[in-house]
Amino acid sequence: MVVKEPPALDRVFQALANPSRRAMLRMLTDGEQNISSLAEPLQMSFEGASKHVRVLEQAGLVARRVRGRVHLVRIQPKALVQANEWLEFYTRFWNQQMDALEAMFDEE
Amino acid sequence: MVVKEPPALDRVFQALANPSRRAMLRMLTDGEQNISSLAEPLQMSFEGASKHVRVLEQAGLVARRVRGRVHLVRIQPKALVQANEWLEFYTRFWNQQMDALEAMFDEE
DNA sequence: GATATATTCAACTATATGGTTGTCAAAGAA
DNA sequence: TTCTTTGACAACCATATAGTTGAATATATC
Repeated sequence: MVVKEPPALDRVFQALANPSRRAMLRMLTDGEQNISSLAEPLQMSFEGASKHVRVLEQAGLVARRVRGRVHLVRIQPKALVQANEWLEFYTRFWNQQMDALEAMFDEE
Repeated sequence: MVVKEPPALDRVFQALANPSRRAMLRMLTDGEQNISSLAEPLQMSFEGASKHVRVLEQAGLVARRVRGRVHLVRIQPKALVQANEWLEFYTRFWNQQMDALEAMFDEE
């Protein structure tokens, strides 16, 4: 196998592959929230939502701090940036392809 | 549920969550390849690799054209761009946070 | 026509995922 | 102290995923 990447990328993309988890990230752009309020708009059990938070946490996409009995969750963008950088390589590649195509047309 | 996104994103991120499939995409930046040559460096059965290609295809990350008995696979960046755009919202959000933080320091 | 090559299909296995429910523990409020 | 709230843990279920093997199909080549 050629695989030469941080295995963390697996978990990041895996975490992003679920609409409920992406919805949570979207909610968190409004700021820190506890798990209950993250769970509320998702139509599922509290424990279901709690599991999703754990997945996001293990992927490094969110971090939590515990204040008494409430767990406050916030976005931790490092993992998002990492994923973005990985994708950027390919979009850059894509742009090069487009540029090359343009150049071909220009030559004619 | 609040989910207001193309369900395709699920499949795109899911497809990217596997190192073998990401390796395939990397190989494909060198240009079109048939499934055999994509399978070769991955340590798995041909059919295993073939399945990965199908996952990438269904996610819209690659396209294939059949020339006789060989299937030529190439990157189709539209889905990559889509994923990139989704992530960009959050990295932009992150940058704004950073800018706000900087502004706070500047004011002092 | 016979053989080799590139690929899919079908069936199967093992493990991971997304979800549930029930029980438990800790922290706050009465 | 008792009750309520916030959350975790454990067990379970259904489905999806990653992989395998064996057989079938279509295209090249001899």
